[in-house]
Amino acid sequence: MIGWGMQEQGWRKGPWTPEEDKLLCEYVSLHGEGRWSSVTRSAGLNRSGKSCRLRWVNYLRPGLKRGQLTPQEEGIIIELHAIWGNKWSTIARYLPGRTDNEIKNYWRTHFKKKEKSSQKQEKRKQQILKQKQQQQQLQLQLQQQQQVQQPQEHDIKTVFSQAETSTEEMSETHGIRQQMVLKNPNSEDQCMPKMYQDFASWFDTVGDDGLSSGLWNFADDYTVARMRQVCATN
DNA sequence: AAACACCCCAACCGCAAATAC
DNA sequence: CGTATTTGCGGTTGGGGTGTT
Repeated sequence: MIGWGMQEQGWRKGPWTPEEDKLLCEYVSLHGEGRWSSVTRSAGLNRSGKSCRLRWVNYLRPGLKRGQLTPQEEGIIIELHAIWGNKWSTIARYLPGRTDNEIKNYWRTHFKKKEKSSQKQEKRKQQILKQKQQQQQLQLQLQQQQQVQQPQEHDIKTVFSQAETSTEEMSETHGIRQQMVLKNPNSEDQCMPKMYQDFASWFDTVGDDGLSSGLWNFADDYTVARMRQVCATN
């Protein structure tokens, strides 16, 4: 058995020392993120690229929040998990300063238990599931509508374009938009309703209870207004 | 005060996707 | 186009801290 701090295949493992952190920070400030495999050679760290990346992303990266998650953040996690499941990195994009690892750990220790004991939680999940099913029905109707109302579809696409901000936090929105735009025009028919479905279902659930108010901080007012409109029409 | 149980979280692993060659 | 390498993700582990008996 190889213990902490011992080397396996030449790499050091285990907890990071302040010296190692300093070397990694210096390296990233000089060369930027990425090219983790060359960190070892360039920074003089006896760590695997994987280990360096993880340390940077989860601990050293600037802007990381420390300490307990706020009730708002907790709410966002609950709602987004209901939509995406264990897509921790996706959920993390909506919680600036929080890492996927942090959210994953938090979920495990807090909600997994609660899930078992709390019927309330279970009820809510069932409710979300029910809403999703309803949305699926609506999706079918929407598809029919879209075939008649092509301009609306393009309007939504424009909204997402306008919603795109310079902040990294909007990357998921950007991702959705990209997903939509990258699809060829003919396939958007299939793509758009899925987006509607997820977003509308999520909005129905969280839009009014205030828990997810933090989420809206990432979108500009115009986008929020349009999204409310979109969801209302569904 | 000691033993035990539980919680929290940093860091690891394996796998898959993305990218480079 | 196929292979090798790198990167990113989700699941899991294990050690330290804290609470309970």
